[in-house]
Amino acid sequence: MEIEKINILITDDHQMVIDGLKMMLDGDVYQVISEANNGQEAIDLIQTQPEQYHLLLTDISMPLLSGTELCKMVKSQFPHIQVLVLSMYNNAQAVKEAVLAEADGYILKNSGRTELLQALHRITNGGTYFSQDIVPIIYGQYQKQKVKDEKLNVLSPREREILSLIVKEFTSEEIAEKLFISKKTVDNHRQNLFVKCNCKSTVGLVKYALANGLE
Amino acid sequence: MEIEKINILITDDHQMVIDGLKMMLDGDVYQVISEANNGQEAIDLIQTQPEQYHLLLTDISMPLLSGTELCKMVKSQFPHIQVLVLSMYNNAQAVKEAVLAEADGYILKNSGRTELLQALHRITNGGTYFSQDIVPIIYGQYQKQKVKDEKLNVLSPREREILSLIVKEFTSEEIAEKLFISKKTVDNHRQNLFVKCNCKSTVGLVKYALANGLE
DNA sequence: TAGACTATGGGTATTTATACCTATTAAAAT
DNA sequence: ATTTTAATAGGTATAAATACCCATAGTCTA
Repeated sequence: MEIEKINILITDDHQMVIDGLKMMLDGDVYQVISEANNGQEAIDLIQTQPEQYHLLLTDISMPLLSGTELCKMVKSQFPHIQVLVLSMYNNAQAVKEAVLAEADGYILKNSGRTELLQALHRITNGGTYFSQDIVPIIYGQYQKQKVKDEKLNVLSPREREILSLIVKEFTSEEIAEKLFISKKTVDNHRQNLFVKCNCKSTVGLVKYALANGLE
Repeated sequence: MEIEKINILITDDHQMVIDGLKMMLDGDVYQVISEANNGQEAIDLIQTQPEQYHLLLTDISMPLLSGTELCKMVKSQFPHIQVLVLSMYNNAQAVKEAVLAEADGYILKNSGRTELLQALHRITNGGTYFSQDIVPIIYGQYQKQKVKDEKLNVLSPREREILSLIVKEFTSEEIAEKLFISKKTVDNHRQNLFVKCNCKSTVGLVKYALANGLE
């Protein structure tokens, strides 16, 4: 009885990671048949011979085309290919994006060879695998993001617009001209911003805006 | 003739990296005899049996004790152990610190197995090895750091003090009271700060201060 | 439909900041 | 020994911001 190996494409911009993974994976069950250093290379390889690939093992942060973008493309065009995302960073935003990109699994690089093999096993059997480590990370980050979003959402669109112009060093009069409204209106918005941002001067507004990443 | 292998201690908080490196290195020339997930573990291992280790392969950013701190300790207490720093990040500050910590080599993890073996060969023969990639990085970062330092240094200590209080939302009058000087003096400093910071209002000063990390 | 919020604008008054000017003293650099 | 710079302070004037008050029209929601 002939056993068909599972063909893997590894995508990572760190050659050393690829080399390490290859040595960990190549064996009776898996074989790494191609490698790429960024998402673009990977999608090019897949498009040439889509059927020969069973599984994509990819990093997230890569030049040209990120791992999440790559995952989206693969899942929409070649749904038969399973995708395991392998990330170095404890970045919840990345995890979230990977999930939205329909990755079959997400593990951190600080997991060992054992967990990697376990993840591959689960995924190649039609399941999913997400590192236990990332659960509290996602939770923590969601909380943070929530607070941040809430902070930004208490400001009305007009208030955000005006705050943005204040940060750009325009005076109330200049802002009024730009927005075709009265200087008084701008000043009233300033007052409201003080209350909402819980500060007492323009200096506080600027710090608030920068801290919350207002463009 | 019996050949003595070179005994290696790997320190990295990413177990997967350790596993990969072990598979790449173990052979006739090298053998990985111990591994640690942070600098503290590594130094504990070395202190137990210092003589058995020939080479330390370490990551930089790790919990408890960083790779550079570890390197410093090893080089001062056990100078017979060669140290190769293996970093994921293109961080010039890290490279600089590693050099100051007397590391024998520094390579990036995006170099492949070939370069790793080349580095090890050079180092175990009494030489040093630094990735070609890091040269422009160091240069670039030095330039950046230089610009930043210059920016902060054009401000006098008193100006920095006043700027710091401005950012804390104090008015000129309040700052004057705090520093036991006249409000006029504070206002004059403000004027000078505008010129030096190349901006036209307090908003600009706040942005300048935050951008340059003034406490 | 009543209440809340947003965006708009006005009045008035005070406080704060900004833009110029000048000047003295001490310390540091040339 | 002279020049420069930092830090100090004052004068005068205008521009800007801040703190209150008020009102209206539209939208959205309970």
